[in-house]
Amino acid sequence: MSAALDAETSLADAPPGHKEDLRLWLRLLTCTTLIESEVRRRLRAEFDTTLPRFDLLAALDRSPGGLTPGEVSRRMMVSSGNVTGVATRLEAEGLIERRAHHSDGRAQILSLTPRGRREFARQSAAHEAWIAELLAEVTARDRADLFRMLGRTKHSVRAHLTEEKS
Amino acid sequence: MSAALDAETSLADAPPGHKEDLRLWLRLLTCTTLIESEVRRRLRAEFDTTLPRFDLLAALDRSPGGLTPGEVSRRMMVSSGNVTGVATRLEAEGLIERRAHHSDGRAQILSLTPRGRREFARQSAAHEAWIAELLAEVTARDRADLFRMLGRTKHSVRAHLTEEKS
DNA sequence: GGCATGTACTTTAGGCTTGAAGCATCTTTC
DNA sequence: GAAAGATGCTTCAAGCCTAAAGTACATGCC
Repeated sequence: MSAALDAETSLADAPPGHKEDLRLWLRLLTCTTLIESEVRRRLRAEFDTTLPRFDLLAALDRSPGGLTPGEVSRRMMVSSGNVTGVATRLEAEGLIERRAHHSDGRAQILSLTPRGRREFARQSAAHEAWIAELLAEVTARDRADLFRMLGRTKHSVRAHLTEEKS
Repeated sequence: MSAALDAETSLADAPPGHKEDLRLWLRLLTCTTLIESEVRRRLRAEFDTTLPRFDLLAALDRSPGGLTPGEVSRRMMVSSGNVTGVATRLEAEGLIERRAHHSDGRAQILSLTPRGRREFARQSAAHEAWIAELLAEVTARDRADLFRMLGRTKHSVRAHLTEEKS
């Protein structure tokens, strides 16, 4: 029976073998998509805004002195061309402002306007409550475990990313 | 000290209080974004395709008889208008075909062409290996635990989604 | 049958996203 | 100090995505 089991195991698992990883990834993706879609829906319904706008405001709110578009791009993990567009719209809405960098002629500094800061405070409080609500059925123990294991997952993924340059 | 601690606790935790949930959500989002971006990058570099195209092919591959656009839309958790566009491009590339539904004049059936099936088989094998590689540093124990806890997370989120209709 | 209602899909307008190309500016090197 | 390379940002073309409006067909009710 051991031999038979081994044969079956290698047949079922050795060539593909990674089905479990795939299922884990799909479940991770489902969780994220569900939460993200719900947050987008509520941002639109309650504040008539979008997640990228909210994320950009959040990045600036955490940096009182403002940030360059390049720094925002790295923190949000999006392309720099993308930041240009979102920032342009937020500037037109009066929520952020652009000013020249004091020493680097190529760079700018993006920062919240007073109105932007007020508006983000409202959105941010609601956002935090939404997340807590969506995760309410997860026990404190599970939340702590998840946080730890996702940290390890993050490190594993980063260790295997395609290298751009040495 | 108990009173002082209580005061401090209620001050620091009661009004906001959900910082931990927020951190968990951000970490979940980071993990997903890292993996998803890497998969997009590799799909582009190795197969000159995109994640939405790959996902649509995957949905059809799992349903030998084909699927209606509406069913694809529900499985992929995207709008139906979105499916129209992706399907149109895949049809132009000769990877899928549209045919009329046998009994419902409004509906169609999308299905893989032989070429689409071959092409997806190649992409799918690579994709599965990529995911296994990215998660390689996560222990089997952690993977199993994550899978279980993310299942509970998914249920919590679904229970709190905004209702559309009764 | 015929009308009201619902469902399946497409179209549209607007926004997000990327990779690549283009400019301006900074830094390094000789 | 001038050329060569690197960096910061914007622009561009193409594709993805959504909500909402539009079209065509199906279904239920009288």
